[in-house]
Amino acid sequence: MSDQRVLAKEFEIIAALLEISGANAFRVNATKKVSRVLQDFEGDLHAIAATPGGLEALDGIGKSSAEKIRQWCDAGTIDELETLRSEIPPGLIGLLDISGLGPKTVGRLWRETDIVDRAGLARGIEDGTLAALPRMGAKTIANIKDSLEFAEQAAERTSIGIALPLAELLLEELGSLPGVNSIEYAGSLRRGCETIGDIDLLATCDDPAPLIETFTQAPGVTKVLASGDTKASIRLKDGIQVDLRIIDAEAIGAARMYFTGSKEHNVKLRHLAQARSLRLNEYGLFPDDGQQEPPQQRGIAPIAAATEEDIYAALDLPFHPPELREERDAIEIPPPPLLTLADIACDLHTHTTASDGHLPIAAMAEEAMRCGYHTLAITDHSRSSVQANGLSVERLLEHVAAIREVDAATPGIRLLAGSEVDIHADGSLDYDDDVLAMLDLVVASPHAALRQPPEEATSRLIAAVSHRHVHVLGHPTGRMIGRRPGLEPDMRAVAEAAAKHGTALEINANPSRLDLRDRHVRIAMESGALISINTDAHAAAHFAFMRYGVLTGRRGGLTSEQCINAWQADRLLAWLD
DNA sequence: GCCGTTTTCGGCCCGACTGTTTTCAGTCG
Repeated sequence: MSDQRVLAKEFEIIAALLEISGANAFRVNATKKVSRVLQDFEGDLHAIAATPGGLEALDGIGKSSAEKIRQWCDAGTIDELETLRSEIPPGLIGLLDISGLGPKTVGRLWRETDIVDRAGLARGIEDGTLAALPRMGAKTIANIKDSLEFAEQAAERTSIGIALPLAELLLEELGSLPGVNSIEYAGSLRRGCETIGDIDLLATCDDPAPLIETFTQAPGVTKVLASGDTKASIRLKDGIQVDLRIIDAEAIGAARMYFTGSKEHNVKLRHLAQARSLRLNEYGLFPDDGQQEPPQQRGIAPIAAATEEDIYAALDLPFHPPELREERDAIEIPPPPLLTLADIACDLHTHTTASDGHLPIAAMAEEAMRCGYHTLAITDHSRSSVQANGLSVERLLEHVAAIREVDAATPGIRLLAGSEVDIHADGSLDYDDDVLAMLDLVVASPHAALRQPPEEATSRLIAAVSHRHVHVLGHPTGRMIGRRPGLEPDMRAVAEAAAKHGTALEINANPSRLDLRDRHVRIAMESGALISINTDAHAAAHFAFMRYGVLTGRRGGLTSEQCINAWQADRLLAWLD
C-alpha cells in the first residue's frame, strides 16, 4: 500500500479515537477529512511534505495536520496517535462500525464499563452490563445484538456489479405496484461508485402506507431497520441494506440531489446557499428567514425544487452529473460533456475458447453485433499466462487466421485479430516484435508480479506503453476490488508516457476490476492520454459490463473525444495503423 | 481542526426515525 494510503488509515484511527474520547465533533470531522484527502492524493507524499507550505495548500489540511503528516514521514509515528492509543483501548474502534452504536455510547462503554471490544460487548449484552447504562432498554439492546452479529459476518461494501442489477430488480417490482407513480435509485449507486454501502430508492406515489408495507414485507427481507411515514429501511438476505424514501412529486429534484450526494457535495451546496441567504434541504431551495423551523413545514414556497437543474441554476452553478459530485470535484467549474454508454461503438479486449473464454469467435461477434458495435477485437492470452491457456506463437498464428476467416464471413462487424500480451515484471512483452507486428491490435497487461515496488511498476508500465507495437495498456494496475491492491505506479508518469507514444490506457469494465479507477482516469485526462473502455469479456453476459466502465470514465471526467471506443470505425482503424 | 468576497474568531448541513422518555438524546444518512 502506498504511504498516503497507510497514513490515511492512521488519520482514520485518530478520528475514531477522538470521537470515542468525546472530542469536539468538528475536530473529528476535520480529521476524517484529512484521511479522505490523503486517500485521494496522487503524487509523491514525501516530496510534498518536504516542500514548505505544500501540504497546507491541500484543501482540508491545515497547519496542525501538516505537522502530523511531516512527523509521520520523518519518524513513522504520530505523537497524537500514540497518546490516544495508550489511553483508549483500540478494540473500541470496532464498536463504532456496529449500527446503532455511536460515539456517545461507545465513549460511555469505555468510561463506565469494562467493555473494550466486540467480544466484551457480546458478554455485556448477556450479563446485563449494557442494560445498566441510561437509555438502554430491551429493544435497543436487541438491536445492538442483531447489529453485532450482522457486523461479524457481513462484507463491508457491495460491488456495483451486484448492487446495480439488484436495484433494477427492486425498481421493476416496486414500480409495478398500483399507486406508485415513479421510483428510481439515488445515492452512491447513481454516482457510479465502484462499491456501494446501501441502495437508496426514491418513490413518488398516491399513498405511501401500502408501498412502505409492501417494501418492508417483501420476500428476502431479513430485518426491518426502520419504518416511518416517509422512510423505511430493510436488510436483504444477502446483507444489503435498502432505504426507501417517499417524495412529493413537486420536490423530486431536491430529493434526488439530496439523496444522491455525495455528502460533501451537499455540504458545499449548502454553504453556497447560505452565502446567498438561502436554505437547501431535501424539500427544496428556500429563502432563509432565520427561523429555526424548516421552511417546508411553514408553508413557504421553494425557489427551486422540481429538478436538479433548477437548483444548480438558482445557485448560479453549472449542472453536475451525479458522477462528478464527489468531494474532489470543483463545484464552480462547468464539467466537460461526458461520455455516455450510447457513444460506445466497439470493444477492444475480449477472449474466446482459444484461451480461457467461453464462446468461439463467431459467437462473440454475434454478441458484439447485438451491442451495435462496428468493431470487436479478439485478444486472447499470450503464452506466459499458462493458467489461462495462453497461446503459443504457433497457436496464435492459427487463431489469427481463424479470426480473419470469421471476419470475412461476417458482414456487419469488423473483427480485429489481437492479443492480450503479458507484460513481464521487467517491462518486456511475452511475444517477440515480429509476432506483435502482424497483429491488428495489441493489449499489453500485467498479470504476474503485482506486488512489485512502485518504482519498478512505474518503469514496467512505461516500458509497455512506450513499445511501438502496443496500442492499449490493459487493466494497468491489476487490482481486484476488495481482494488485492495491485500495482501502485506513479500514474501521472505512466499517463504522460502513454500520451507521448499515443497509447491508450484501459478502463477494464469488469466490476471486480474497474482498472483504471476513477481518479486515475482524471490523471489520464489531464495528461492528454487516450482511454479505451473494454469489458475483457469471457462470456456473453460480460458484454453488459461496459456500463460500469463508462460510469468509471465519467467519474474521471472522460469525454467521447478522448475515448477511442467512441470513435467512428475509420478513425479507429487509422489510429491502430 | 479548518477556514475566510460577513476573514484571524466564530462558526462549522439538516432532517427522519427509534427508543426511552414525558420532551429529547442518539444515531443515521
